[in-house]
Amino acid sequence: MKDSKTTSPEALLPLSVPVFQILLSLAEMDRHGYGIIGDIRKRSRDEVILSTSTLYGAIKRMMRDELVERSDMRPDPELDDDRRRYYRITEFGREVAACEAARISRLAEMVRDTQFVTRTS
Amino acid sequence: MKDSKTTSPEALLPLSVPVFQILLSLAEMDRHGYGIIGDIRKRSRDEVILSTSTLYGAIKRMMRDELVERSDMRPDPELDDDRRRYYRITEFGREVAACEAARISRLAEMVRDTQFVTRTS
DNA sequence: TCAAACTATTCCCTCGTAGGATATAGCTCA
DNA sequence: TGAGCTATATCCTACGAGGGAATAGTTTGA
Repeated sequence: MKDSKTTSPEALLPLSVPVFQILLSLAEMDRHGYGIIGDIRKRSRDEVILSTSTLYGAIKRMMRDELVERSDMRPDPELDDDRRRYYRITEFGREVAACEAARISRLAEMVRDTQFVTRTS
Repeated sequence: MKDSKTTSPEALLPLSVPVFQILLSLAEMDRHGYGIIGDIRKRSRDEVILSTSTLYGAIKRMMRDELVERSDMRPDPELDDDRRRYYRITEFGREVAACEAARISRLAEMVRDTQFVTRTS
């Protein structure tokens, strides 16, 4: 059904807020589910707070679409927790994220030209 | 259920692609349904092409949420078409669109700081 | 030492939306 | 006259966001 080898990254756009945020989070480093939620929350300054059902539901679909995969990475044993499952962004996931980033940049540019925007910078 | 007087604009974010594009299109001037489709298609350089079901479905929900309303505006009689129904963005609609525009700007900025974007230049 | 709070993953369920398909009808032009 | 475009509208389906809750291990502190 879905085959990343024959699917162009653009076909998956636009990404939902959760999916794009998860890709951004994993682009930096491999993380486990709960850690992703915390990272997104922190980086967005509490603007994006994913519930566990949203997070794990999105991860499941992203694995199906080969945007992310399981990682066998483990942190220092002292800081580790057996229950954790780590995830890694795939090369295809990076491409898709880059396309989405480009789309958002174009959109932001388009919006900048419209008069009704409140300029905060 | 929905009352724009007590609902903050932020509560409706993020907007879907169709809804935000329709607001951008109507922010410029009143338009009729089919005209909105053509305008969005043109302004996005064929990147966003709404089907009629998507357009009218979105318009319906946007009227419910008081983002847009019927307009009694008619163009020059010579260019008019009786079948047309014109729409106008509401003041609340402008607020919501401005919030969404701000959100997208913040997002674009956040993305700009991220290393992963494959610089294809 | 025991309970409460937190970390972590997973499933169930509901609601709402995007968009394909289709129906209807008026308008334009050759 | 009829083909193709303009215009609005509804039906239907697939899918995703996210609330809620189950399960279980871990940490803290009274």
